[in-house]
Amino acid sequence: MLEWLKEPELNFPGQLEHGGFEHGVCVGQIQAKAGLTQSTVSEYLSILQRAGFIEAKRVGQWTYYKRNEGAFEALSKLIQSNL
Amino acid sequence: MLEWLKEPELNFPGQLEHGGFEHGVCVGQIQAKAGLTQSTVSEYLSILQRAGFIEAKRVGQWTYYKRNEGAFEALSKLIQSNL
DNA sequence: CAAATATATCGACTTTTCCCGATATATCAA
DNA sequence: TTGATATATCGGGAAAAGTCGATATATTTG
Repeated sequence: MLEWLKEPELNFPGQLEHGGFEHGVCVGQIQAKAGLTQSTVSEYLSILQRAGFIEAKRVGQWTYYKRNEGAFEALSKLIQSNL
Repeated sequence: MLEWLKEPELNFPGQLEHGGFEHGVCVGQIQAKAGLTQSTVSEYLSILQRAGFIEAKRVGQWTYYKRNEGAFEALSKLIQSNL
């Protein structure tokens, strides 16, 4: 999912009908591509959000998720320095 | 364990009586510090070895493990580029 | 407000990982 | 060769993670 969200336009063409990509991609799009149930995907995303790898923005009935690039940079640096 | 192995002299003083640090640190030293059973630690180390994070060298009845720094560098870069 | 839609949460079940004790293997010393 | 020591492997029970269906919550539309 994290890799998919690097290129939302490429990986989630259906997102066009849901307000575009400004705020990210909504759960339904990710669910369809993942082939997992809605509940599973929703839980995954909330875990990734709590871990700081993605950000959520609720707009109306939709929740948009997008990557937080800073977190990946930080993880990479952490492995370099602490591990 | 991986962090411990960054500074073997500091974290495994007992290793001095086991041939020094040239080849790394032997399992018993790591086990004592980890507070886990011998079998658990041995399994961990072999997993880390298969994953490429540490290297093993058998000398007599001892197996010495030391870090493979390249693997950490590679992981850090992989997160930067692929994730 | 009621129905429809999108997402979140809950409880249960399955799969995987963690960790142990017992045992096997390898080496050394006598 | 025998006993002692260090490590590895195996089988199993406990803990955690993955996944689901059912249901709850929030929002929009009529």
